Amino acid sequence: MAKDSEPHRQGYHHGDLRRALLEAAETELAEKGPEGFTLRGCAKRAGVSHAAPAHHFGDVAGLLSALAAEGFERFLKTTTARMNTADPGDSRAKLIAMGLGYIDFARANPALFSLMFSSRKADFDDEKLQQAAAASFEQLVAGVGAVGGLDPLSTREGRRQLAATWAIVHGLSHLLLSHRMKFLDGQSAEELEIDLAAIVSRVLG
Amino acid sequence: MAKDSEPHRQGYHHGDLRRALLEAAETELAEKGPEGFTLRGCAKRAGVSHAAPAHHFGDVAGLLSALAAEGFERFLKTTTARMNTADPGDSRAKLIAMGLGYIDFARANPALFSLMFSSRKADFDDEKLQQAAAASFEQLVAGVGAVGGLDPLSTREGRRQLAATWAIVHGLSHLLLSHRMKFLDGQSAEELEIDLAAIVSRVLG
DNA sequence: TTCGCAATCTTTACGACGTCAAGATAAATT
DNA sequence: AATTTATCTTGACGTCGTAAAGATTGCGAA
Repeated sequence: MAKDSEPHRQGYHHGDLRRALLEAAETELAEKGPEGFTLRGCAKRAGVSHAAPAHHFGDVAGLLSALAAEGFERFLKTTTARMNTADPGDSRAKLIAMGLGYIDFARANPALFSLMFSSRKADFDDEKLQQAAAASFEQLVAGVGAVGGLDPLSTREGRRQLAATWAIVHGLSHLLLSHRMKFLDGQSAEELEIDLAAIVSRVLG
Repeated sequence: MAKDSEPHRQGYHHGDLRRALLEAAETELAEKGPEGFTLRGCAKRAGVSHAAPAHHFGDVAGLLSALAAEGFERFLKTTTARMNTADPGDSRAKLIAMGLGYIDFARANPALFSLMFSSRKADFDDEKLQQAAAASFEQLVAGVGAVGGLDPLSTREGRRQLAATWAIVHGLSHLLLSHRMKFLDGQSAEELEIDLAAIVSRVLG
């Protein structure tokens, strides 16, 4: 029997169980929701015993913290990519694009977004998670600063502008995710995007 | 031994276990958080066996749905009371007051607010819960309508204004609750209130 | 008043969960 | 080749939500 080309699933040792568990955790989270998430379910998805995850993540909080950190990394990529579709010289358009990327990520990864922002199942003192979250925050600060012309954190008015920008985008994300804004659902994705752009740009006037 | 004046705790039957369980659930939620919440813990707080809650609420979702419904009723009272502190003729000031009441409720009842908006542990198809939540939503619609001069749900621009108002208030609430807006913390409650008023009023311009 | 029924609460039991400890297996190192 | 180390499994424990069955009480009908 020829040896498997990829190192996965070739006996007692897995090969890259850590990666497999992170992927299993994400689908488990997406299918069962943040409430129904189960460590044993992740292990079963990865084809491994229920106690195996402990060796890589310690406990369930460790696994979810690592997943949340990865979520923030992807989150930053999403917003960055969206910003790059805007006119590089128009800092206001770039900030709006960032906000739309924020909302898009939430809608595309509802369970992951919920883990990142609406859950205490991850340990936000975890170094990697804190670092990944801080990077996204810094992008927001930079984006608002580029529009306002100075560091928003240095003045009270700047902090208000920062809070307003973040709140409108995050509020839309969270209310859309929890299906509370039914009056915005029902329309096509394109029409919704137009509404969201109009709403977000309102705060940056 | 004289008979107890109040009907509570007088033997095998409790008297008003339903009420006692709701109160126990709220403190359990506040102390343990939405994640650490336990039905058995509620029963113990109410001084009753772990299976007793089932007869009044069916399962844990039933108890939390009832608690969430009660939360929305108190939420409506909070925003209404806050609106009544504003000039009755100034519909814009009343809407801003409502938003500040929204945020105040969230900060005063973090666990309850989380149950109401950021959790799937309650059953939002529950009739009483849905009705209580709808009442608060209608207040928001009426408040935005009073400013705009027509039913916000009837026009696309109205829906945008409604979404923007809700999103800024809810976004601030949620981000403050999850301790993500550290740059707004650290100041006194009065100074924070001033900032929040400035931020919220920005969207209603 | 007394009997019988229904509501309320307890007890017991079951499966699933997270976690820990001990053992088995494979890989790495010396 | 031997031994150490990392990885994974097995088994066990306590806690959870829930269901079933039994105990206790309240209440309306006779």
